[in-house]
Amino acid sequence: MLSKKTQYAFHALIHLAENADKGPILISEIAQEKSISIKFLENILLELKNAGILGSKKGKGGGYYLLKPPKEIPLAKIIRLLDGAIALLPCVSLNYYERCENCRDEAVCGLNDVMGKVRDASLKILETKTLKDILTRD
Amino acid sequence: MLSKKTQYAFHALIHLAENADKGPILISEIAQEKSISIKFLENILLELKNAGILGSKKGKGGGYYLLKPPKEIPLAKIIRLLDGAIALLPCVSLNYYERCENCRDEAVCGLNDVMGKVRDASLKILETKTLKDILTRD
DNA sequence: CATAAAACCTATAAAAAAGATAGACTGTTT
DNA sequence: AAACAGTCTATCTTTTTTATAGGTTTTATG
Repeated sequence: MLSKKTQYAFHALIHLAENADKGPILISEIAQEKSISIKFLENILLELKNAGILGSKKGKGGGYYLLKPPKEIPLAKIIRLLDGAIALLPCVSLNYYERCENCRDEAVCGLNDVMGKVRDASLKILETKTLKDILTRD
Repeated sequence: MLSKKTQYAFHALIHLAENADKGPILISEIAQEKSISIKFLENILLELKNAGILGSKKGKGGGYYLLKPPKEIPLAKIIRLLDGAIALLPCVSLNYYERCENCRDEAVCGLNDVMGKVRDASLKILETKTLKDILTRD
């Protein structure tokens, strides 16, 4: 299950994408629109900014905005940034690998094998689907 | 990411399946073999028993054993039992559904749509692959 | 230049979940 | 009767998640 943090990030990004023509968007506007605690959202947007996904502007008329078009932001990138691994086991994670402590030999572990397939199936979607694909359907 | 509880459960089930011919297996044997805290494992095996996956026998010569052949135990069943939802969002979970609090209308939410596809892709594997498929390859 | 607006930053707190442990109880075998 | 091994319930510790607080910096504008 994705954390609230990641879920909020998706909703915030959706709002930013759908209002990209209106210039910088206030944190407070997103918070209200999506029912997210403003202070919590602040931290999340900051992380997205530090990761190079969002830009910001201070002072009057300031706010946050996307630095790239929505179709260039894969969903996997957001999940990995805020939640970490996408794989179900540390020993099959591409970006957050950790050795399995309970099995003698990963090369021979059948769990490793199946969970690798689950990871691949998920990534096939999460790395090709982008912010553009989750905008409100109308 | 699967919890330790679920990971331990898989390793324990693998051990039980691979030693099914030896009669009931001691908790302590599994714990030692797989480097799992014996008391923690105790709780996990009990849950598996209460869910009808394992049988047990008390007293000397007792222990745990599988109630069904490994190929009739889908991995999804174990995960749902010990970890809950397999889906990435509550609003696309088949077994643990919860309404999305941050979006106006799920029917029109693009996130809902994509995450549903991720769920389907994962389930396609986790519901068809069974305990038999994760036994040690030799 | 003063003021207000709005993001930035760091720290901390509160709540929930995960992971682990303790000890007494029940049933079984010999 | 004694030893064995699972059962049950409660508690504890640690970690992670979620949320809040409050001051700092930057920018626009009158």
